[in-house]
Amino acid sequence: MDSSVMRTRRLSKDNTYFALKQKIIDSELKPDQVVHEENLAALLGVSRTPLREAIQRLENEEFLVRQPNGRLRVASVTVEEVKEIFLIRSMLEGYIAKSAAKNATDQDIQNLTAMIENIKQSFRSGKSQDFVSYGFEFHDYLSEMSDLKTFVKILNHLRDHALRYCRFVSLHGDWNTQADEEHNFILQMIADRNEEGAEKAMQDHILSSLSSALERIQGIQANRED
Amino acid sequence: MDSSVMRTRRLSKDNTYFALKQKIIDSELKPDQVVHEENLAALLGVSRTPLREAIQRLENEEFLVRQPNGRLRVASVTVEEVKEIFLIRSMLEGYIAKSAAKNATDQDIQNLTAMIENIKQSFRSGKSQDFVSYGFEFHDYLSEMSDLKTFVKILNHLRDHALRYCRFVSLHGDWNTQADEEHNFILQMIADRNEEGAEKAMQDHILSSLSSALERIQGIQANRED
DNA sequence: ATTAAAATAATTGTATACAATTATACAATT
DNA sequence: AATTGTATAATTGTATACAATTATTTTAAT
Repeated sequence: MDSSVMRTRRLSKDNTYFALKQKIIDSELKPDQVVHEENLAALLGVSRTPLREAIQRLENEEFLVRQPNGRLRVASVTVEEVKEIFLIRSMLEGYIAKSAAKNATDQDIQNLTAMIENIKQSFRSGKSQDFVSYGFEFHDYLSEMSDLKTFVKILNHLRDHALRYCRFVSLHGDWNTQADEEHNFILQMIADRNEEGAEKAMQDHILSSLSSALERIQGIQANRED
Repeated sequence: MDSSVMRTRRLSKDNTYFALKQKIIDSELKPDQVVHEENLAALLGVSRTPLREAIQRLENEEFLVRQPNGRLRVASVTVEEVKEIFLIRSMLEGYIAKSAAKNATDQDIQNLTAMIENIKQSFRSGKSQDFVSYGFEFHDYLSEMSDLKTFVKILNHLRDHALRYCRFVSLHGDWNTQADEEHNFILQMIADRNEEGAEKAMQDHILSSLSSALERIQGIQANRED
């Protein structure tokens, strides 16, 4: 097994896409920053060909925008956009919760209960990263229960955009305890197979997180020029 | 001005994307059909590089899907997907109509009235293509009034997918006259600045077009195997 | 004849070279 | 000194060559 022979083939096409998107989400590439293909290629360790394919996708998703002169720039973040994103999420995830309530098996309720317990634990132990991913787990599980594939695709896309803002709020204690209560309430509605209740509870949950996000963003946004 | 010198530069990057998407929407490339890069490149008259960038975007939008072995195939069309698409559209366009009712100026009402008159005329004169594009105009105008940019982006994307099905229903007379009445009703609600009424009217309008679409698709879908 | 292995062909993935465009710096003219 | 024109550099757009993978055919052995 001569490992030095079979190196190439690093699947860079998709990896480049995810790596680049992550750098934008994490603000490693800052909003409105102008970027150049050659620099990015060097940064990511690939040639321009797979990089450009990744760029195409990110342009399409509006993480990157092309200026009139063809130069590339990281998309802006605006309060208007985050409002719309959370509003759409409230509608779609609300309907997902409603469908989940309709489809829920007893096993589902058990699993969801365990998840919420995990969220509580990671919050108490202060592991905020776990907290965030457990929160995703809860929402993702409901998505699977709903079996609404197109809803989920759009939501995943919106979540990636929302994540650009979430770094501002995810570590905010008050919001976390509130989210915990809200998750509990959603689960209760689903356990009761109360479809309308679950829908409303999820909508309120998302809109409540929007309010928290806006509070935090308000100050930051004030410091920026156009 | 030696025109034979400055030919190249055909902006093929974006053109290829739109041309390829259109061929999928128009079923020139049929659902589930396996396609090869080289054939597509020849078909569209470009090299593989810009073609592959177009493919990336269409993969991301799930007009094209990649099989486990790396081969490319046109995405399937399923009844489940069309149901979800129209349901999401009803939610988003409903909210757009609500916002439009809130923002409407008297000039807007005038313009919308004129549009509906155009739709009626093109329907009476049997120009179905005009009918479809006028219908888009009406919805697009409401979108602009709402000023909800993220909503609109997602809706445009969904519309492209919906268009793959719409060919089945757009020429259906009954549905058209019904849509006409519904457009009128939506406009009336907006003219009255009745936000909730406009939202509900638009939701009903979209879901009504879903019902028509499903009726027409049902038979076709029955003839297909898996 | 059937199956398995190997060779060949077809297809996708990546890198690089070159063409076309846009930006920048510098000189010339007013 | 300011402005315009020109040359140079930087950047994006496209094509092609080659590498790696997957599919297909051929060949050989049982």
